Amino acid sequence: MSLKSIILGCLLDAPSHGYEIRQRLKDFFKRSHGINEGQLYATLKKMEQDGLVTKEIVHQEKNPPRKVFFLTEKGKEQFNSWLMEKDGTDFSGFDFFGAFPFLEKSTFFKHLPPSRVLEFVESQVKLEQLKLEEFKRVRGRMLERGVNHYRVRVIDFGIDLQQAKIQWLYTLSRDLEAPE
Amino acid sequence: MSLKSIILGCLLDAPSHGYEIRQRLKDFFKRSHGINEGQLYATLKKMEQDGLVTKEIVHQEKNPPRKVFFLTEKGKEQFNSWLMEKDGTDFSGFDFFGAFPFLEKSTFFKHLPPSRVLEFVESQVKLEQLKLEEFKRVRGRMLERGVNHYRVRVIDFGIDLQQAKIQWLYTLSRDLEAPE
DNA sequence: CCGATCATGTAACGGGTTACATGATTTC
DNA sequence: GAAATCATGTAACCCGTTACATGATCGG
Repeated sequence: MSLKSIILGCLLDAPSHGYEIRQRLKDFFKRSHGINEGQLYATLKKMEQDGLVTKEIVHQEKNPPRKVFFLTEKGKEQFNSWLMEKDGTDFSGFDFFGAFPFLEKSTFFKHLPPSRVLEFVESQVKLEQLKLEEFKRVRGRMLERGVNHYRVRVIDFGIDLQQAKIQWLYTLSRDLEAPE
Repeated sequence: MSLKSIILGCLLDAPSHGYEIRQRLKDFFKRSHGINEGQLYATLKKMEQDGLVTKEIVHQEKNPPRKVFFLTEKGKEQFNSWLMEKDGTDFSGFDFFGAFPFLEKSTFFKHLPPSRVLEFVESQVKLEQLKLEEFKRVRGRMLERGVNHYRVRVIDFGIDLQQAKIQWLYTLSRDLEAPE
């Protein structure tokens, strides 16, 4: 699941064609800078074959014809079963590494002299702070556009996480400055 | 990078053979439940070809011979350049979805009646709380074993994140209970 | 005329997952 | 005698990324 689920959800919001799906996802789930074409069209093709969506070709005067996709019953079912699936059922691992790639690095900080770690941590803090401000600006724009409440909550989480990262980086640098 | 970097770091901690690397990574970076064999051996082979590691075969009486890997100078360089690389330089996306898969779902909650959302959020809270307790236990065990300070900090981040998740889920459920 | 936007795609590659295969030794 | 541990691996598959290709129209 994943790109597929997101496309399913997106088509439940409203039927649309590849190019438009890309735009809509770019606005919100901007993993990298919008989903890449390659996989989008490939996934849509696969989903059609699997009977999750149907296609309707809409001709236009000026632009190339659009291929508009609609969810089928099967598609809706699959979306719902994804939606109700529980996450994080697997207790056997540290899933939080993905939340902050910097953690993987800090696992090996013992191989660096403290002064270099401090330097590195401080430059990372600056980056994370810029990002925090960017997220706050995005939140502001979302409110202006009257985005759905749940989606505002999503970026709220992003902001919380960002603050937690900065907080944690400060703790690290305090550890390093303090004579142990 | 990623599995490769982790293996490099692991071999910098101490040279070792495939099976042992797996054990060591299982102890700490337990993504899923220890790295899967398939990719481990494949990656090691590739790394040897690329001149990042060298191999030494150690015969044993009872068990199959071990292939012990050592970092080369090139391997150390590559590890260092990974270590000093900055993370999160890309500002164009919402990287925090990966931190909490539940977020992807909540993006589509508008398609569910509030009562079902509430139900779902509450069951997720319980899960996250169990996980939080598990992380705290793991932290305790790490202290007992005298694990490197930076690595304790890593699980501290995991605990912070876990608390942030629970906090956020509570906010969501309060939103739902409150008459808007 | 250049570059952006609309709209579709293909091809090659890389990394990870699942599942299976082998074979000896140790433990219950 | 079954199951776990030690230790190696292969093969098929899925998903994602990068980069490229096409071709029309519109704005400066």
